[in-house]
Amino acid sequence: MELSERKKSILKAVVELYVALAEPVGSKAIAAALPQSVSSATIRNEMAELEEMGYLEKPHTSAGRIPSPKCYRIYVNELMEQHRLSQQETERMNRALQIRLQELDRMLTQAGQMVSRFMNYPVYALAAGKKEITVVRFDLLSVNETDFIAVVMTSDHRVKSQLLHGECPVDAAQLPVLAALLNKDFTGKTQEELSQQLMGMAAQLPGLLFMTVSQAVDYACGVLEDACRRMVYTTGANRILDLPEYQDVGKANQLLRFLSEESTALPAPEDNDPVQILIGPENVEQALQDSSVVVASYDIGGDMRGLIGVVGPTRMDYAAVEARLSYFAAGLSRMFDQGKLPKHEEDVKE
Amino acid sequence: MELSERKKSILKAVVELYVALAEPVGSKAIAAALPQSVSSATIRNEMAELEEMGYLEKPHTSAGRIPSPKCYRIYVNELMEQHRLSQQETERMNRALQIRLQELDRMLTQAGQMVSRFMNYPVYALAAGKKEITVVRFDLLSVNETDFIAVVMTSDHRVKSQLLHGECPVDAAQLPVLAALLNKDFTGKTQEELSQQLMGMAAQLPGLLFMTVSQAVDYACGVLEDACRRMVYTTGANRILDLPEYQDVGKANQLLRFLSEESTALPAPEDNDPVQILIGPENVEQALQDSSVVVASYDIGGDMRGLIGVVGPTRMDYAAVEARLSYFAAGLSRMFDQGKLPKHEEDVKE
DNA sequence: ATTTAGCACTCAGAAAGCAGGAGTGCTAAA
DNA sequence: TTTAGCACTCCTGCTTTCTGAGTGCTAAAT
Repeated sequence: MELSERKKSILKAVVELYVALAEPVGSKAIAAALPQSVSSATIRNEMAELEEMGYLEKPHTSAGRIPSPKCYRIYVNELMEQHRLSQQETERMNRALQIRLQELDRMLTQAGQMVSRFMNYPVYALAAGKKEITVVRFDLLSVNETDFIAVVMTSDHRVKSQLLHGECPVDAAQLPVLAALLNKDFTGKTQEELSQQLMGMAAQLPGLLFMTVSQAVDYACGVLEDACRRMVYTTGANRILDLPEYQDVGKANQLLRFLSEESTALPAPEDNDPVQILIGPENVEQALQDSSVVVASYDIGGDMRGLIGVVGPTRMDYAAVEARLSYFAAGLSRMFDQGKLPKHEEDVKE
Repeated sequence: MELSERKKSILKAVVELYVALAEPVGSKAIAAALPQSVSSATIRNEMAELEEMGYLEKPHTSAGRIPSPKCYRIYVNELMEQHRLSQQETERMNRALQIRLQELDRMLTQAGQMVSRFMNYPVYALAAGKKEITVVRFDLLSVNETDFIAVVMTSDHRVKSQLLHGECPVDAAQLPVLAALLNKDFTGKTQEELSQQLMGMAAQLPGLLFMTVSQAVDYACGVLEDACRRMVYTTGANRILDLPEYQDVGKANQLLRFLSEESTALPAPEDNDPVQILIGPENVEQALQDSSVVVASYDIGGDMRGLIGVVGPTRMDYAAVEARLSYFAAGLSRMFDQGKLPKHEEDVKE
C-alpha cells in the first residue's frame, strides 16, 4: 500500500528532527516543522497509523515517536533530499585530498583518517581485489657478507622489503642468480603454492643456496599472509563515545570491540553501487544491529577497488554522510587515476 | 619521618585490598587481612594518622580509605613483594614469544598486541634511537619504461620500498647510475638535509634524470617523516572500558582520545631502569593524571631500544604488571639478540 | 469524511523522604 | 598502648510523590 504524501512528509520530519535532536519527536514538533499547517491532533492520528504500519516506534507510552529501521530505509530511498555540500566543506575536502600518493597501505589509513575527521564517525578503509594476491617479482640486494635485502612486489602493486640476516654467508655474486630463480619459479603463486614449491626445491639446490632462497620465500609468504589478513584499517572508533546512543559503556564497548577485533567482517557492497547504505538490522553482523553503515567504493587502478565505510548510529544524517562520502570517493578515484598505479604486464595480458 | 612497621603493613594491606576489590577498604577488612591480630579500632587510629600524613584518602566521611598516589609510590618502592609468575603464565608468554622476527614496525605492533592480551590494559610500543634517523642506502629497480621501484634503507635497519610511476620515461640502464649518485650524495642525511641537497642538485643534472632522482628523494623524505611521526603503536585501548574507574564515559573518552591522538606524548623512561613505574600525578601529561604507566625497555640491537608500556588506572596490580612486563621485555631482548639485526657499517665505526 | 479542540490518562525522570548499614571518631576502660 | 563501646555521618538503595510532555479518544466543527 502506498503512503499518502502527508504521511511521507511526516516520516521525513520525524527522521530529520530525530537525527538533529536525538530525542523522540512529538506531534507538536512535527506540526511546527511541516510546510502545510495542520494541527497536532491530525499528526497524532497519522502517527498512530504509521506506527501500526511499522514505520514509527515509541520508546514508551507517553513519549514521542522515533523512526524504525524501515522508516530510515524509506527515507534514504525516497524521501531524503540531495545534501548540498557547502563551499567550506568542499574546500576543506579538496585540501585534504591534496596528499601525496604513497604506498597503498598508508594511502588507505590516510584516507580513513581524513574521512573520519570530516564525519565524526568511525571509518574503515580497505582495498579489495578480484583475484588472489601473488608475488610478481623478487629482488635480492646484497648488504654485506651475511645480510641481504629481500624486495617483493605483489600483484596488487605493493612493494615490501626487509633486511634479512642470512643464516649462512651469502655471496653477493650469487644473489642475482638466486633472484632469477625466484622470479622464474616462485612468481604468480599463492601463499600455499609458494610453500609447496619451496618443499619441492629442497632437494635440487645446494644447501647453502637453499637456505637463502628459503628465507626469501618465507618472507614473501609473510607478506602475502598479511596482505590478506590486515587489509582493513579503522580510524576514529572512539568518536562514538561522543554520541548519546553510546553513552552506555556496555554498548560502546561492544561496538568498539567489534571494530577493533573483527573489522574484517565489516560490510563491503555487493553490487557496484557507488554508495551503499545499510541500516540497523540490515547488517548481518550482530554487533552492527543497532548501527548503520554507509560505504562507498572508488577506483584504485589495477584490478583493485578501494572501499571506505562510515559506521554510526541508525540515527545518522544519511543525506550528509552520503554526500560527503561520495565526494570523497570521487576525489580518491581521481587521485588514483592521475598518479595511476602502473599496470603490471600480467594485468595487461587479459 | 619513618613509618612504623605496622603502618607499613597497613598501607600494604590497603593497597592490595583496594587493587583487588576496587572499593574503599575499611578498618575491619584490614584487621582481618593483617598477619598480626589487632583490633579494628587500632587500625582506625593508625589510619587516621596515615591520612594525616597523606598516604590515605577518604572518598567521604563514612567510607573506607583508598590509597593516595603517595601510598602507591611507597608501595612499589618498598612494600610490594616480587610477584611470582605462575608456570602457566610463563608458558603462555613463552609460546607468544615464538614469533618470527619480522620488519621492525610489525614487530612492535605484535609485541604490543601480545602484551596487551596478557595484561588486560592498553599497551603502547615504540622504538627509540639515540640518533636521528637517516637513509643509509638507496636502490632503484627498473620495472618497465615508465615505472621503477625505489628501495630505501634507513639507519634503524628498516627497509622500505615503493613502486613509483615515473613522470618521464626512465631508462633501465640509467638507474644504477642514479642509485650510485643517490648513495653518494643523499645518504646519512636527515629529512631537511635531504630536501636541501635536492635543491642544490637541481641545476647540475639534466632535467629528465633530475625528475627521477627527485621522486626517489621525495619518497625517502616521506619514509623518514613517518619514521619519526608514526613511531608509537597502541593496542587494546578499549580494554579500559571493562574497568570500574572508566565506567564514566567522559573519563574513558578522555583517556582513549589521548591514547589514540597524542600517543607520542606517552612517557619513555629517562634513566636506564629496566622498568619504570609512573603513578597518577607523577605523569606530566594532563590526561594521565588519574592513570598509571608501567614501562619497560629492551634491547633491539643497533643503537636502538624498544619501549613497551602498560597504561592502567592508579589502582593497578603493580607487582603483577611489573613482573610480566619485565619477563616480556627480557624475552624480546633475547629474541632480538638471536635474530640479531645486523650492524650497519656506520654503526660499527664508532 | 476530515480535521480540530479538549480532556483524561500514562509514564519516565526528577526530587524528596526514609531505612539500613558500613565505617568512622571519640571516650573510657583494660 | 590497645581495645570495646557507642554515637554520628553519610552513602546506597528504596519507595513515594510530583511534574510535564505526549498520547488516545471523544465530540464538535468544517
